[in-house]
Amino acid sequence: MIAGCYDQFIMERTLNLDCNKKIGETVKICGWVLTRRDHGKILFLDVLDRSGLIQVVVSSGVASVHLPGEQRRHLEGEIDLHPQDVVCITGKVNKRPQHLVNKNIPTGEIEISAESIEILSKAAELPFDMGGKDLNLQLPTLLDYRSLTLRHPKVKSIFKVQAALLEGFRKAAKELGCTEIVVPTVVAGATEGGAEVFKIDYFGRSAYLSQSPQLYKQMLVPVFERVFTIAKAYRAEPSVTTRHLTESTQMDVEIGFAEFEELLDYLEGVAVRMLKIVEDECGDILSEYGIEKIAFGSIPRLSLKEAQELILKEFGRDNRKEKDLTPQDEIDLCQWSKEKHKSDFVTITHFPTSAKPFYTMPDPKDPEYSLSYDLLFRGVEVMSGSQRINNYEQLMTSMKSRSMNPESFQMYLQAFMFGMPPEGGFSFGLERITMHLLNLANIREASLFPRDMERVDIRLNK
RNA sequence: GGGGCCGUAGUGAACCGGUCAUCACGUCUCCCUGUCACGGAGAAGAUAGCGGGUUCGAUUCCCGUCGGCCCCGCCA
Repeated sequence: MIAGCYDQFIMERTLNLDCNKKIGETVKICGWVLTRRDHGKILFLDVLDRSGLIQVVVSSGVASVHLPGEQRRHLEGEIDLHPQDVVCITGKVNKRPQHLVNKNIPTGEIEISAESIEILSKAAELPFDMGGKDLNLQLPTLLDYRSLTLRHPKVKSIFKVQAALLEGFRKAAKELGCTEIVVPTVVAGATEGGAEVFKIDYFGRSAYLSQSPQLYKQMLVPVFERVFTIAKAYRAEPSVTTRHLTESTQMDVEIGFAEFEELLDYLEGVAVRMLKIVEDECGDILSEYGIEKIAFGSIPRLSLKEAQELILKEFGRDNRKEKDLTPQDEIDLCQWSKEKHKSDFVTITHFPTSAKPFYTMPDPKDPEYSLSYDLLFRGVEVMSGSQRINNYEQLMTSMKSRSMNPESFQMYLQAFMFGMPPEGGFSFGLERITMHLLNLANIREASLFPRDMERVDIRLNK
């Protein structure tokens, strides 16, 4: 063993943020070079690891640098370190003099005086500048270099928020007593809703990619009573928009022995719980993105008819003949809710039965309309759901009225044949909530590796 | 499916019917012991997406094509 390397091999790694607690001690940190500021005889490096960044001071003639297996050599002015190089740096944690404190970073009161720098991996020249606060790239460039752009702190933080959404959803669903389930994405039945589906070759026969975990979560209600799942959904809609992906992530809940009003309580409860967790865990990210605190006032509930009357009365647009809200209606309703109820949410109920999938329960008082609901958040629908038809005959009738073939849904129908309690559920679009929570311009920014008509990681040839 | 807009160094943008196509960041060389999006001096890097047309002359105007972005519809 080379004597000089000994310390470095046995020394445990310290996370950048934890250096705050190790002032005066010699530590080893590991991470990526984010930026370098070269002052000739003194060089500053911002080194980033999973806990954040820290400033490293490299003084000429003091620090040594080496590649793995290479002899250490002392620096004489020049230093071959570049952004995204992976380094392990041993050095002393020093408190910065008062006038040199950087209040903008959590490690701004300290810095590391490098003694030894080991370069674990050299990075190629970057195609763009990664050192800025924002990564000012056009969307195609952002996605063409996805494995690199995701490393940028501001881009990465989108997915920290997304992780918090997932965690918040899991927590909220578990608190309701839901069991987590994993459901298939290869399915036999062609379609359940209006969306186009992907047809796949399945050993010479046809199968499809699931457009929703809907049918499976329903089948599992008689098993667990309450279930939730985080599932991929595939839609082959030939549309290219700011808010559609061909592969998306849905967060779904389905609850037995629950009827309409109670379901509304559950869905609003889950949404609020989930977003409160995100605010708690990612408050700093939300403020960096310039996002206002979420207004958690009491959530107004309006039927579609009531909402449309309100739009006419408050905003002067007569959309009473429409089967759904327009995008502008959703924006206006949320603005109204925020002003009148101090809530960023609005629940809209009773959409026309004809506009909803076959499993949606028509309102017994007025079967033209259904026991369905959408949750609007800051001007956009982020969740939808309904009470379901739980009677076998009624379900068969509903399918036939939509020219669906019950033969294709045998397994699903079994669940109803053998005893299904009153039930319902709801579903959130993960990428869509992420996008709107952070006010991103395009949903592709809210997916690690977005799939759309023109891209599956790389651009597809036409 | 309908409509609008855009293609200029590695990246992001600007200008212009007429001499070397401009700027910022990045890259390279040099200077700098206190920067934190460091600073300073210099250099390299673009046949202006492609094809055609109008014109004495096109990166600029027009048409086509390919690529991209956005809005509406569909949809979650």
